[in-house]
Amino acid sequence: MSARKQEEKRESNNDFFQNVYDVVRLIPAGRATSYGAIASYLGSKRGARQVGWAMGSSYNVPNIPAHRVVNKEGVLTARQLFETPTTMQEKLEAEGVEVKDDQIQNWNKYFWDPEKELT
DNA sequence: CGGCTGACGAAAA
DNA sequence: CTTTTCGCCAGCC
Repeated sequence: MSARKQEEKRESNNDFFQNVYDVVRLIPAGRATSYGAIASYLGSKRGARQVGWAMGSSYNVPNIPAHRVVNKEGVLTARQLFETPTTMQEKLEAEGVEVKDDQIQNWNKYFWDPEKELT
């Protein structure tokens, strides 16, 4: 493997994580986005898994409103990873997001797309 | 070093 | 409609 390619990969990796955290921090209260939207915004359309994985590592990164990131259906798939299985929902509801049965109601209305909102 | 896994998602069958 | 497959890629065994 060439040094150049390796460097590209290193940059990409570093950047990806930093960008994920950065974008997540930009999500306004009362709104939420999806892993896929973030991945797409970062250029890895099929890298939604890595976004989720990156978020999973965000427990040691401050100021990460992880509760505002759900899957593309508005389902709180990550609630198990919070302090309690209801923490995620409670935080969202506290911000004015309607959540029922682990799913955000009016998802289309609360959905925050970085590609559109950040221009 | 090789294989498996996973806060996902879109396309194919 | 449901199920399967593949892409993504860092970390763990």
